Amino acid sequence: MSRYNAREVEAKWQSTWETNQTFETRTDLSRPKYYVLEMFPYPSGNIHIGHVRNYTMGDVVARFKRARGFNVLHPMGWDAFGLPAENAARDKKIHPAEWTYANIANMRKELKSMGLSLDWSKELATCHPGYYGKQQQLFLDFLDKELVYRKESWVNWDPVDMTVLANEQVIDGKGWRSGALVEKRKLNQWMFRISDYSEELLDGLKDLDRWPDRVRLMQENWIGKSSGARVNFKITDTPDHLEIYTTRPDTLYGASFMAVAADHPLTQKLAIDNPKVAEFVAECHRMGTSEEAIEKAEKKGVDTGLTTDHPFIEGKKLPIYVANFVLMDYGTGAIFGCPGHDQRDFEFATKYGLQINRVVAGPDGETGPLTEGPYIGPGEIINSEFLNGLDVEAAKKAAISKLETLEIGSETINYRLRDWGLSRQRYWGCPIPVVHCEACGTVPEKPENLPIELPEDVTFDKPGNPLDHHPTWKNTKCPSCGKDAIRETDTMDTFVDSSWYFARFCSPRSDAAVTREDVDYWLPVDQYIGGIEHAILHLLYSRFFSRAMKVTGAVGYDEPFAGLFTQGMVTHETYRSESGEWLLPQDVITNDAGDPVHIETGEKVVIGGVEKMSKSKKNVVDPAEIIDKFGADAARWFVLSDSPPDRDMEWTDAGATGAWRFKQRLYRFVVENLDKSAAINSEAPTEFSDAALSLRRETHKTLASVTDSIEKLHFNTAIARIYEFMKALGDFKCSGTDGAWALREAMETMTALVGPMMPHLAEELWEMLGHTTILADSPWPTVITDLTVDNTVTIAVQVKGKLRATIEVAKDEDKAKVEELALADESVKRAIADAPIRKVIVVPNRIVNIVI
RNA sequence: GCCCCUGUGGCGGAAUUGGUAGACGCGACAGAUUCAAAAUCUGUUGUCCAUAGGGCGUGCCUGUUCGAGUCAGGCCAGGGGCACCA
Repeated sequence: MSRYNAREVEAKWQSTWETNQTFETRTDLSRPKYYVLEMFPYPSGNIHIGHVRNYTMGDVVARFKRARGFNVLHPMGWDAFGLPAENAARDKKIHPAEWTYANIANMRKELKSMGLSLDWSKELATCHPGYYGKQQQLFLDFLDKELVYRKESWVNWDPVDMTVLANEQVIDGKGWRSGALVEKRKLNQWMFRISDYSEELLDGLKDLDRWPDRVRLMQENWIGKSSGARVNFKITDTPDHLEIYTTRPDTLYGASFMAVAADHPLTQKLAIDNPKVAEFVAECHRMGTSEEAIEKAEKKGVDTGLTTDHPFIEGKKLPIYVANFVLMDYGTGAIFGCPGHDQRDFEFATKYGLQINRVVAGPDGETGPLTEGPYIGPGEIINSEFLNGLDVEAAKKAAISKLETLEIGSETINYRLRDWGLSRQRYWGCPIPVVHCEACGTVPEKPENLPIELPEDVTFDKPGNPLDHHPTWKNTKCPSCGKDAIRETDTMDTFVDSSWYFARFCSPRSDAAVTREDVDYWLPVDQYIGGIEHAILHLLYSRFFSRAMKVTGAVGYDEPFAGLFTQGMVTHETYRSESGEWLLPQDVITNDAGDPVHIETGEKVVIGGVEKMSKSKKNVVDPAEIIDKFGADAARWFVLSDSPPDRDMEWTDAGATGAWRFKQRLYRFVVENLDKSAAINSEAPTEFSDAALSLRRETHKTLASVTDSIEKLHFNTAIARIYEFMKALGDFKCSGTDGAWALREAMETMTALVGPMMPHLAEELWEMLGHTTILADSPWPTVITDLTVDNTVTIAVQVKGKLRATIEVAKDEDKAKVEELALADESVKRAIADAPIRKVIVVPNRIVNIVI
């Protein structure tokens, strides 16, 4: 019996593809393009199963589209800047660059063992000056167009990583990497003007019809559009005004106080000579920002002694409080409080004994005082003079129009999205190419000085920014006046690196950041594949970058990713010893009694839940070992076969073994049946026996169905269909020249179909079938539509909606005839018995339902 | 609190988009092969009553329909996103 040697065969074809430069691509305007991209990995050291799943999916699409005649761009690179390299430097005394490049070398080797159809000639690493130097050029271009600016602002400071975090990187008040409680600090920061693009970024989502709805929704929520009004309240007996933002101008008559944030300019002014205010501000800064702290925090405030005049009610004064629940970075940092119709205002008013005025009637017309809590719902406006009798929405419009007439307010759209702070006080990132000069201020570097390279001789033993500690690096000359000046020592957030790499892939060695001709041809990315965890940050930043690069003329598109697919995670059972220690799957074995035991100790093992693979729970499998044991093809097949690609899948050895079995079975089938099949390229017979025709039908139906499934990225159903086809092949009794021909057709089709998923085996079979070409260069087989349509159909017969029989009838048979056949069926007759037939519904080629 | 998604055998999941529920895989059971095992092959495998055959069955309840996993309304459970956002 022939056995397939995956290790040898896979190495053979990988080297053939490499030698022939099979997957190298160039811009070719005469051909339709297809850009397939998987989110590039961080070079942590090893690929994990999640990468295997991600890159296999991308590879299937890439190989499929190649076969369908597209000029396919399928590149790979490394998201290579970031803190882990600095941690490794500190802990292992190895330079970040050395650590990173060694990891890249290893991961490249591992990826190559998967047999991916990647154009390695386009490989890039974001930590290479050839990449980050171009990014510095982009930064200068952005600076020129005022897409980036510098300002002193309150930032999220991670005291463990000693760096600034973007709002997006603070989760529950903790740093996303370190988990440390984030503090507020005031620092000079470089900011991208992403908030200027709020409306465009929101609007653009509508046209991204090949994005998952939930990702679009997440971005929509993140941008957080709300419409309301800005209103200027006059501060009593002063020429000053307090500007507030509200979404409920309809409740202005219910106002009973004003509240400003602790960081509001007014508060800061008052704090100078009001110790109570100063003390309260300090208290607010001490307060944690974690979810728990916020939930427990009482609504607190301090009366400033100032009041504002009510805009509509002559003589009514509203006390101004500094309140801990008002945020400086949303709206204007100031609100008017309407306790009757807002939860927080209600709590605040209750605590400080402020009026709770009702201005919206309840659903049943209630107009009584609100004592239990605020009323948030819709209703008729009351106690509000000119607004009385209107519903909430109409009253909003009327109130705004009055404010506009009085010239003290206007309708305003507000967004939750804030500008993107990109400064990081780290070494292993892209240096921000500006210089601080005492005379000239902040001066951009001259483009000819780029790249501003990182120094190599750095130390990591002191906390803080190694670039700042470097004895000489930051000393430079001012690009403007030539005097001594200090280089900016902050580096860019690594999300900047990943916001344009897909454009750089089109011409990775270009002198310019991107070559317009190439990006115009290749972009947008036709199919982007990656994890849901990037649904907001990376994708939103990239969408902003595309717009910014359009402003500088670097690119011509708005949306970088036309199609997005978010794949699920890979999970695994967890194992613990009786003493509670986590155990690696490879150290657990099933003993003769069928119980799981620890290999070394023989101790009983407790099987825990199926969870996301994590190092801490040790429920990980190493792709290198998997590929060694089962072969790359089987690993690829299994990650595609078991679950729909957007859902989590469980890695099991049994499943991988199943994939391995299929690979052997298919190989053996071809080996054993090759000489029964017709010669390559032989002419098709004119007549086919029933058996041969039936196989041909199966071949073309499978082809049609698998093609459709891959097109929709339904890899699991594509594989299920291939299994069925395999069964049909196994059952086929080959005889005659027509049989031999049908068998060859079936085997060639099968080989082509498994090609995108198990490329090495498929190349091997293709060669065995007598081809001298490479399968990866061969076109996808063509469906003969006539053979996908049967001339008889099986029709279900229901009596009162319950299935009683199935009948075989000619396709498109006359309704009356179908009804007659259905009524003649014994089981149907029995089910009807003596009951009178009230109605017979015949759906052509589908079903008959007899109503009694 | 607000917004969204999911719920189908022992398990992962199919289901032509309102038309035969459980394709395909895993697991399990039985048999063949073997001195034996592995590997391989062939069956069986939603559940209950059972002899043909029939009852029940897609988280729960109601409804629309000749017909509902699929549509509508209301629950329950699990998961995700946002969150003192005015």
